[in-house]
Formats: sequence, structure tokens, C-alpha cells
Amino acid sequence: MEFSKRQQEIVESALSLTSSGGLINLTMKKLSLSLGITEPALYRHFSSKSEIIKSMICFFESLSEAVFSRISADGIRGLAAVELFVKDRFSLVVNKPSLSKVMFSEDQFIDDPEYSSLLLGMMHRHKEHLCRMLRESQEEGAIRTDIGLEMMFRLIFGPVRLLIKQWGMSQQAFDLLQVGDQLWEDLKKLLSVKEGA
Amino acid sequence: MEFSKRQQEIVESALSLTSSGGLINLTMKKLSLSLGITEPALYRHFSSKSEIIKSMICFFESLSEAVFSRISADGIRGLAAVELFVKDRFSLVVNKPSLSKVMFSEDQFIDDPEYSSLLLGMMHRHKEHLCRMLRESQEEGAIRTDIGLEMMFRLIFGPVRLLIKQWGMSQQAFDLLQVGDQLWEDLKKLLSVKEGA
Amino acid sequence: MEFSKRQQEIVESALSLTSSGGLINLTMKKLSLSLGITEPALYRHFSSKSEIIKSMICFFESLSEAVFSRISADGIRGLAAVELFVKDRFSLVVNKPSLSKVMFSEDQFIDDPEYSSLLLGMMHRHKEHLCRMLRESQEEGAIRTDIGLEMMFRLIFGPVRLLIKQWGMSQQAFDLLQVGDQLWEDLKKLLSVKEGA
Amino acid sequence: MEFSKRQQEIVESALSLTSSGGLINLTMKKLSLSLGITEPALYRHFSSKSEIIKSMICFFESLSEAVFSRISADGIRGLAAVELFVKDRFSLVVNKPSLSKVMFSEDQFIDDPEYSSLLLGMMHRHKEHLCRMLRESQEEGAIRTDIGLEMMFRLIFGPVRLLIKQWGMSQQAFDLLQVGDQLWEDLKKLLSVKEGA
DNA sequence: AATGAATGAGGTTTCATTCAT
DNA sequence: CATGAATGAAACCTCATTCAT
Repeated sequence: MEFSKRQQEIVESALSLTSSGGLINLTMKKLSLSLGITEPALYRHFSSKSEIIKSMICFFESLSEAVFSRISADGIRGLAAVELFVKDRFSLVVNKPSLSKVMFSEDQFIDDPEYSSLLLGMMHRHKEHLCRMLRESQEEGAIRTDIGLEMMFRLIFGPVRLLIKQWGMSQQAFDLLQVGDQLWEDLKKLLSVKEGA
Repeated sequence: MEFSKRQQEIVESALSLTSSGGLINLTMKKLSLSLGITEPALYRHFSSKSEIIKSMICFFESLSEAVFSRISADGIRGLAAVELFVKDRFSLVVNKPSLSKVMFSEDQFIDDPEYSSLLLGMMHRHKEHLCRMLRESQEEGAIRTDIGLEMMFRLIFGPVRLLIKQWGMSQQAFDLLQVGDQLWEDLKKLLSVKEGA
Repeated sequence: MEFSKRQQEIVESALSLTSSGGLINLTMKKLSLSLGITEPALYRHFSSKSEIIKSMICFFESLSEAVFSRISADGIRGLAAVELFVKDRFSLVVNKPSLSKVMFSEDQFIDDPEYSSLLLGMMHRHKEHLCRMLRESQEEGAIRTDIGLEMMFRLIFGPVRLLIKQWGMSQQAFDLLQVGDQLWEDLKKLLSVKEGA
Repeated sequence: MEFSKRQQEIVESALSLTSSGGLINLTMKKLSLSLGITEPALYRHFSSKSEIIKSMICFFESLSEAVFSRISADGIRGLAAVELFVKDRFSLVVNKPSLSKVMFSEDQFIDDPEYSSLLLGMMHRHKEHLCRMLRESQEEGAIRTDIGLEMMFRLIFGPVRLLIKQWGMSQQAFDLLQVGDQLWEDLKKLLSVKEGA
């Protein structure tokens, strides 16, 4: 899925519009205005609004894949890898706050099965990556083994998602990186192997 | 905020439409069709679409408040109260699966400050209730005290929200009540006071 | 297929637009303007442009069916019935010249199978009616029997159609009723049983 | 009116598009796609869409003129010449079925006086050619003389046009060449000088 | 000879809403 | 309490065409 420069600009504008007002706010007219072109011009680059929305989703996928690849290339595994991914999510969102309102907003894409299948696929791949890392962590003895991998995934990424959403909804009222670090510390406390055991 | 019978029917239909296709799918035309009346008739009961949307949000609030009141009336406190609330969320959603797609979809309502302030208020009140319960739990010695209340709220409700979302997106592919029980068991493991301490 | 008064007005306006400029000239905007209403108002009466076009076709069908019924009710049969139908076509077109440009313009409706099947059905029913009349004529001994019914249908209605089209394309340059009478006289000459036989 | 090779390709593609879906289906975009080039490239060869449409009409004219020339060059006259022309129409259409849907579709070109005058001229020239042939036939005593030339033109070509249209609309459901031969036989029966006279 | 990018006009349709009845 | 008819605004998209390259 290669994007031309113009296509990238369009997807970025689309993300920006979506972040401020949801998918409802993403119209071809507003999109073209925000790019300083006319509506028909958009259709030179994407055959439909659908394609633009799907490209937004792919853009997320590519962001995540990039992190997974980097982590893998650096030979990082186990809990350290999970930590890197989690903290990358936070800094991603801090550097581009508009993402915080779109990144975990699967609901908005429910209406079209075209989108939801794309999203489900993406979520599934993320989960696979992370469950693998968590398995490595358990094998290393870094985290407790009395909780299933799927559940552990939820226990970690549920709070991460909620924190990012709170940050977005509060208009960035707190320091996400700092609270994010704290969350990770607390997660480690919870997930570490019980001392007495 | 009292609702007439007709108004309740309208809000229920609105929820149903929103759950299948998001807010984008909630139009006055579809709403009137699903109720077997005409569009102008809706305006007899609500002055605008906005009012209907806000009523949907209030409906959620009332559902939650009812649980909090019942819990309080029964004299239940602390971790037991949290458990009741969490499990109530699961059974709520199981009994009305359409709710699973609307309940934690704050994103869709971001666009209008009118809605987001309502939602923020609601989320804030929930959090207050739950943080109070968690404080009680800590005071009872039922859960660890090395984690802040706000963070503990996220650690519990992040996974709860994510699980419900997974269930909704997977087309109810698994037994939410059973996995929800397991989640609660695992949460108790994590949050219980460490034995060795 | 009952039409409300407003629907009839719309179909008439649509026919008028189509007659001057073909289907290409039939747009919802022009249609609404010619009726003095706005575009959305049209959608109260027809769910789509397609429905309007199909109603135009049905309108033709009803015109023809009315003639067939009248002929049948008057107990007219055989060649006299054919003559009545043919001459009715001419006076129909003379009284509403715009029809001459739409009546035999099946080509314009080719693009949508929805339309062409409607048209084919209509043409087929016409042919059935007329072939029956021609059979009666043969049985009465009014016309020759050395030519098949289908072919006789073409030999009669081919020229009728062509004459009407010539009249329409020439901007009504000649007296259609008079030339039409002449055509019928000539057709009778051709089709009458050969004297010498 | 000389056409470059590329221009011929364009006109052929235009005919093909028009035959499947009418003039409405003839857009510069589809035309360019079907030729594997871009839209602006079309403007290298034709200054406008109008010119392409007019070229389509001229293409028909040239097809007909070619037949008339050949007939004339072969020294064929009278009824034999008419027969040749009629049968040429049938085989033309059989060899390129798409033509059957465009050839007698004058309606689609009515909207623009630019086109209709071209068409009227062409139809007029055809009629002149054929009326001349018919006059020769009468003079030869091959056909009856109690019917005017113009009317005889209609009596012959009305059925020919209708047959071709029926063939096109029926998706080539019958053997046009065979039924066409039968039509010609029947026409000869009708037009031949009455035996008894 | 052809392309990539763009445009103004206009296409069909849907939106929330109003008003007379 | 409800309807039928209508509306202005805006939705997505396609049209023929142009222009710099």
C-alpha cells in the first residue's frame, strides 16, 4: 500500500478533521478546503471517501508495524518490548494529539463492514504481536504466569487505551508521558511475579 | 429529567440505530421509520435531534445511577460494590447487546461540546463513585495501597471497557459473562494485597 | 400502479423535458424548476429518478392499454381494430407533440436493464394485441394470409413508427394526420387480398 | 473528413460505449479508460466531445456512402440496388452488433441542433438515394406504381429499422440475416405489381 | 503525443427542520 | 398527536475541459 505525497497529505488532513469532531466531521468539502483544493481534485487521488477512510486505518497500521519492526530489528524481546510499544503509543499521541481522538475510536467505523473487517484484522495482528511478547516475558520469568495471555493483553492495553482517551477528552489537561510512565510502573507492580511465591 | 412513554420509545429506537452504524446512522428519517411515525411527529416529543442524542446520554447515566443507588441502598461497600458494578455492566450489555456498541463510544459524541460536556460530567461522576468504593476497599485492607485511586480506576475499567468492546466487535463471539467473571478473578489476583508484604 | 395528482404532474413535466433534449435533459433540478418546487420535494413523491423514468414508461403503457380497452369495449375487431389503434397513435402524437420524440425512443432507456425489461414487456404486450387483431383480419378474409403475423406486425408498425419519427424530427413540418391517413390507405392496398388470386 | 488512425480508434470506442448504455454512457473518462489513455490525450485528437459525437455520425454516413458507391460502381440499379442496400444493413449490424443499438437511435442526438441537423442531412441523403432507386424500379415495372415514392420508402425502411431494433433489444435472440431475408421476400410480395392488374 | 493535477458546473440524494392542516 | 408537502443546506460524486510539464 504505497501512498503518493499528495495522498499522504490528504490522509493527514482527514485524520485532523476526524480528530476534531469525529467521522461525522470528515466531509469531502471540508477536506478539500483544508487542503486548499476543490472537491473533484480529491478524486484524482482517491476514488472515493471510503478509500480515504480505509487509508486512515492503514496509516495507523503502518505506524504500529513500524514500531514492531524497529523493536524486532533491535533484538528487543519480552517485557522490554511491551514497554517500548506502550511508551511509543504515548509519545505518538503526544506528538500528534489529534491521533488520541481517532486511534482507539473503532466505534466510528462500525457502520461499514468494509472498515470493521480492516480494523479487526489490525487489532488482531497487534494482539498477536503483544501476546508473543508477553509469552516471552513469562518464559523469562519477568511476569507472573497465573494469568492467561489474552487476559494479560486486556489488563495492559485496557488501561493504556483508557488513559489516552481520558487525555484526549480532557483536552490534554495532564502530562500524558508522565502519567503514562506511572501507569507502566504500576502495571509492572501488578504483573511482576509475587515476591512471596 | 422525566421521559414520557413515547419519548422512551424514541430514545430506545435511537440507541438501536446508533448501535448499528454509529451516530452517522442516526437520522430523523430512519428514526421515524423505525417507530412507524413521520418525521414531524418526532418534533412533538423532542425539540431537535440534539435533544434526542442528549437523552441517549442521560439514559446511560440513569442506568448507571440506578445501579449505584441499588448498591448503596443494599448497604454494599468497598470491593464488593465495585464487583457488583463491574458485573452489572457485563449483564447490562449481554441483555441488550446493542448497548455494547454505544456505551463506551464517547468518540462519536466529541464533535459537539454540548455532548462532550454531558459525557465528561457523567464519566466524572462514575469515577467519583468508583474511587470512593476503591478507597473503602483500601481502608478495609481488601486491596493493595501502593497504587493511586485514579490509576486503580484505570487498571480496572480499562480492561472492562476493552473486553466489552472486543465482544461487540467480534459479534458476540464469546461468552461475555464467563470471560467477565474470569477478568474479575484476575483483577482480584492483581489488586489483592501482596501476601509476602 | 396508481399515481397521485402531484405524481402525474411530475411525470408530465418529465415527459416534456425528455421530449426536448432526450433523457440527458431530464435532471432533477430542471424537473423541480419546471414544477416550481425544489429538488428534495420531488423525493416526497418518487423515491428516485429511476422511479420517475419508470413511471414515464408506465404512462405510455397506460395510454396504449386505454386504447386497447376502448376498442375491445366497443366490440371492434380485426382490421378495423388495427386501423383504430394506428390512427389513435397519430392523433395522440398530434395532440401532444412532445410524445413523438419519446414514444419510440427505446434506445435512450437501454442503459439500465431495469428500464429495458419494462419496455420489452410493454412492446411484447402491444405486439400480442396487434397480432391477435391481425389474425382476426386474416380469418375474416380482410387481409392476405401469405405473410406471417409477426412479419405483418413489422410491415405495419415499422412505417407507422418511422412516419412519427420523421414528423418529430422535422419539427412537425407536415400534416401528420393526413399523411397518416395516406399511409393507412397504402397499407391497406398492400395487405388486401390480391384480386387475381 | 479524413480521420487519423487514433481518431478512428476513438470513434470506434465511442460507438462501443454508446451502444452499451446510450449517449449517457459516453463520457470522456470512460472513453479514455477504454482506450488506455488519459482524458487530456483525447483532446489531442478531437477538440471536444461534440466533435467525437459528430464523428460517430459521420462514420455512419461514410458506411452508407460506401455501399451506395459500390452499388453504383457495380452498375446495379432499381430493385436489385434497394435489395443490396437493405441486406447490407443487416449484415453490417450482424458483423458489429453494437451498431444495432446506435444506428437508428436518432432520438439520443436530438438535444443538440448541431447533431440533429447532421442527422437530418444524412437521413435526407439516404432517402434521396433510395427514392431514386425506387423510381428506377417503378420505371422498370418491377414494383407497383400506385404508391408514392416517399411512402414506399417508409413502407420498406420502417420494417427494416424495426426489425433491427427488435434484434438489438432482444439481445440478438434470432437470426437477423434469415429473418431479414424473409422480410425482403415479403416486401417483394407486397410491392410487386399486382398480377391481376 | 501524452500525462498529472486541477477546476467550475452540475449531477442525485439525504439531512434536519418547518408549516399548514 | 400526527401528517403531507415542502425547504435550504449540504452530502458524495461525475462531468467536460484546461494547463503546465
